[in-house]
Amino acid sequence: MAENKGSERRELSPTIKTLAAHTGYSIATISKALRGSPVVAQPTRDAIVAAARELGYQANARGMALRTGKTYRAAVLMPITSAVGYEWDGVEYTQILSGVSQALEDSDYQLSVHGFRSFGDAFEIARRIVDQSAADGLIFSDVLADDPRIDMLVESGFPFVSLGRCRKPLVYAHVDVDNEWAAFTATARLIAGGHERIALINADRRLSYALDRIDGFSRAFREAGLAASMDLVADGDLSTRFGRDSALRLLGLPNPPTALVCINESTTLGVLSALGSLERRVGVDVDVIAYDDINVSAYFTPPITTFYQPIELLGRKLGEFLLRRMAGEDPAELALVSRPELIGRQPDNLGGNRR
Amino acid sequence: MAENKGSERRELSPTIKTLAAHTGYSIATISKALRGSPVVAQPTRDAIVAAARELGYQANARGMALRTGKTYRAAVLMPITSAVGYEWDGVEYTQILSGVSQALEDSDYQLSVHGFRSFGDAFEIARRIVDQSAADGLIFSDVLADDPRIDMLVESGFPFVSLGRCRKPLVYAHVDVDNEWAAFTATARLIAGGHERIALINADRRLSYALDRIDGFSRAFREAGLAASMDLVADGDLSTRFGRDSALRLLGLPNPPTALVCINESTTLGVLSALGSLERRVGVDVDVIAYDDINVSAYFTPPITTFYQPIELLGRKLGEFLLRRMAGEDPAELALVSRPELIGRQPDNLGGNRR
DNA sequence: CTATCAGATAAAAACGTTTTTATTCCGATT
DNA sequence: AATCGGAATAAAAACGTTTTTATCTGATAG
Repeated sequence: MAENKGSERRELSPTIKTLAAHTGYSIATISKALRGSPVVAQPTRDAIVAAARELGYQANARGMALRTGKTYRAAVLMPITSAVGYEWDGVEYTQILSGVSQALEDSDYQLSVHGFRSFGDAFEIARRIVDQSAADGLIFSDVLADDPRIDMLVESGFPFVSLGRCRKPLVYAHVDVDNEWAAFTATARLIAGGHERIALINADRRLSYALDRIDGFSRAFREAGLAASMDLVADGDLSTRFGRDSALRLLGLPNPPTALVCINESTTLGVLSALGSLERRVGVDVDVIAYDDINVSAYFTPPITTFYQPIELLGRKLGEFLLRRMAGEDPAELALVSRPELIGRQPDNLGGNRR
Repeated sequence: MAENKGSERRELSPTIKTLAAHTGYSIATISKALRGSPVVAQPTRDAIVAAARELGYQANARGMALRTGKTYRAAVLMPITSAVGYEWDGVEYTQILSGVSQALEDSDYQLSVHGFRSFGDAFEIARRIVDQSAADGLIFSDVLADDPRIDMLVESGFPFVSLGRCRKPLVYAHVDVDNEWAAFTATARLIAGGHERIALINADRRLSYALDRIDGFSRAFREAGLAASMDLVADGDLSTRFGRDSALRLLGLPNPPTALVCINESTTLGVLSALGSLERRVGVDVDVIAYDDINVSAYFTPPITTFYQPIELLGRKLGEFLLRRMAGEDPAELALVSRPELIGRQPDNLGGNRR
């Protein structure tokens, strides 16, 4: 009977008490030794560490969490859409999560994912995480020009890193792509190729990066001394359907574009689909430059010129910055704005047989 | 000074003790009242619930976790690849996570994501989750024909749901697609269209569903009284590059395929890219049938025939099943094998101008 | 009129840590 | 020889719950 109980005991994972009984030290000493406190003598520490290893001791996360108030979680806000036909939507999140996951790999933090359906939803979830301290840090993207999450988080001092920047002059950790520059460069390349009617398939104008891209788009025209074709800026969701519908509409205009700049690969695929239906050929009848979110543009037929965004790397940076921020580092030190690499796969100019 | 302390107090979120002081009941009664224990008198319960609402009381998850041993987390194992050029890899995980997230929305469970790099890695992570009870339940995909995770989890009684089935006759909760049937149907359709040399762009043969597809592929030939073109089965990862390389190789054979069945949209895009390079046209020179993982096949040029897998719905089922399993439901009751819907976008037969 | 019982609530213990405070021991200083 | 100081460790408290056990109050049965 007693033996039975003893062997049952054995099954349960060892706690700090087991270790105390086993080594003869008190639980306080055990805890300090394992946490690396300098007050415990070296031989003692060695003995305790050895015993911990021998018994396969693993600190109970729940006990630690209760005592320290930490959760050892990093939360990521992920957009979800259940609408049929929008399956590509948010596809790049696999990459982001993968990057963040890698960054957290060697830390004590686990990744928790919270789906949101709307901007308002995202704010509520962020607030709940802060209020209930459901996580020790937060990562999110889809930053609005005036994003209430950033105000709230900065004010509360809660550690976070955003993928994207809002338009307020606040100090916070962030990772971003230089969207203004990229849109400028893409547009300028097309203008240099002889295009004057250029369409921009853009995201929702509430999003900070959508505005950045409009800025770059306009600047390219301005610096070339041309009037920007603002009537050819379409904004909507990032779906393939939106890309297709926009291209069909724009190319049907009386004064249609001769080139298109696309927000991401999902919309690009839609645009290419539209061009196929209209029997127009990329590189011959019309030029397309796109952002590369999952790096498949090289396989489009024909391959098209893109800005390569190393999104998984950005994800890794997000994770790394969050770890450092949670460790108390100054957010002013934690900023990265990367310039995507232009990969020219087409000449993107008006060839001899056009116009 | 005392006033200051009082106002500080106010900031802290109320605990069960605050509620006790506020209502005059003991913490035990508070806890029971809020958990719905029948021993507490109705008026008492009402008063306590009212006070909880008034003070905005939210049970502290860490306290609950420590006491109950539960974590209120559902873990998902997600494959990650950091190799450049494999960015589409695992793209459907956005859909799965989105579905699971939706299923957990109204529960007390949070979603935690664990990236793995290899099958061995996935097993180790699963084991750690069980050993340290880092979660209350587990979801994973990429099931192997002989998957050690399933053996381990079944033996330990840990709640889990797999996306896919292994080939052992074990009882466990799962969601799957009828891959044998789908491969059979695709192949039979092509055979009916006059094809005899059919390629199968397949996944790693250790994966259970890769075997299922080979089974269905072979059966279609067998039932048509033909010899299966087993020499045209390619297996590899699910990348676009693999699709492209395989198609180039197969179509360069002395006795090349006249049709291809593709494992997913990523490989399909690669196959289409290869066909473009070779100047062969889908529906004219060669036919392609594919699995639809993110529903963009309709936008390929030309659109191709696919099996539509409602993957987000499967994700939702995974979440729902896990909740029920964690609530103690019999795993034998928790099984779903869905037949994907064939969406014919091409005739998929040998037209007059071929052969 | 007392013992019993049930119903309601309170008290206490427990979950596994970390952190603050207390104790012990020993060598050095007065 | 008594005291001090510091190093090492132990003890105790605390984090916020849930659950087991105890107490109290009336009512009912003997």
